[in-house]
Amino acid sequence: MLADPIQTLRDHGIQPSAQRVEVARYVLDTDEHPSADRVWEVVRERQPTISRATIYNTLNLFVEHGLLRTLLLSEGHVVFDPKTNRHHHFVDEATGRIVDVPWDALDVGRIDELPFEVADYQVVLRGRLS
Amino acid sequence: MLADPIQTLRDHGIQPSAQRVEVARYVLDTDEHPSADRVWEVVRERQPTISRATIYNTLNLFVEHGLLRTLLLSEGHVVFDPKTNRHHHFVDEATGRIVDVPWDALDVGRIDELPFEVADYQVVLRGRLS
DNA sequence: GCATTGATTTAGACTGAGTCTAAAACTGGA
DNA sequence: TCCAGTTTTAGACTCAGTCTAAATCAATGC
Ligand SMILES: [Mn+2]
Ligand SMILES: [Mn+2]
Ligand SMILES: [Zn+2]
Ligand SMILES: [Zn+2]
Repeated sequence: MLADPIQTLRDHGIQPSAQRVEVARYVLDTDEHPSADRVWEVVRERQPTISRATIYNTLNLFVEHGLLRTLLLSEGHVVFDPKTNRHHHFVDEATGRIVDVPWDALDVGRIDELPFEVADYQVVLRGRLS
Repeated sequence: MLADPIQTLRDHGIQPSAQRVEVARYVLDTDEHPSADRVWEVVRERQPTISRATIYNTLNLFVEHGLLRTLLLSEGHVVFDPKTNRHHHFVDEATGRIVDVPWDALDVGRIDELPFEVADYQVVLRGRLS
């Protein structure tokens, strides 16, 4: 349960409309990595009249404010991730489910030897959840 | 230059039609990571009548036969990668350009300690080409 | 309370990547 | 050459995501 979604939105200068609060309650507190349509499905249970455009507007607004990140790992559509600290991802090939892998669980060495300015990186793993 | 695209296709039991050979000549031998539309653009120079459907059919056929892999790294569309051995990828945030990073250039440790059956993995890096 | 005004939401039109379909063109073998 | 199977093609279609313009809402000032 997210401590106080209304305050979280206010802290980022976002008007806490009823629709935005319901999106925040779900998407900022989930361990899933939901697509926009999954967010719509869940939020409609409490806000049955919310439109698809508002779902997209709100998710994009949250991304602009750094409350969410987008992930594009496979299977062709964007998913949203409320965990904005660094971590890796495991993708279950059977179901498409995305599971977080803590940053400390892996060691990645020699990034600094690459001839690039690396701003960010992650390990993307695929396989079977066992 | 790909040694013999016709023979490469035959080796995989693929009829080397004129269209498929021209797709193969470009996409199996490039260092770019082209989208389907980029492939169409290039192949049309030699096969001006080739259709978009044939581009997609051919690319998907090559993927089924393991001649290509698809990558979904960012910016929302699939690109194709003829390098089917393991390697990592760097994505230039300014241009979207994808650059190969040799497998041996990085060390990833403690994969075997994860509670998953990891079939495959790669490091995805983002930043500026410097 | 009421009016004004800007912010937010909404339905539905629109876009673009990718798939599907059914007809036309091509191919290799009899 | 004929035939049957394969491949190509144009265009219809789908689906995620964006855009638009009208309707609704919410804060402020009177
Ligand atoms: Mn995550
Ligand atoms: Mn590559
Ligand atoms: Zn913010
Ligand atoms: Zn093959």
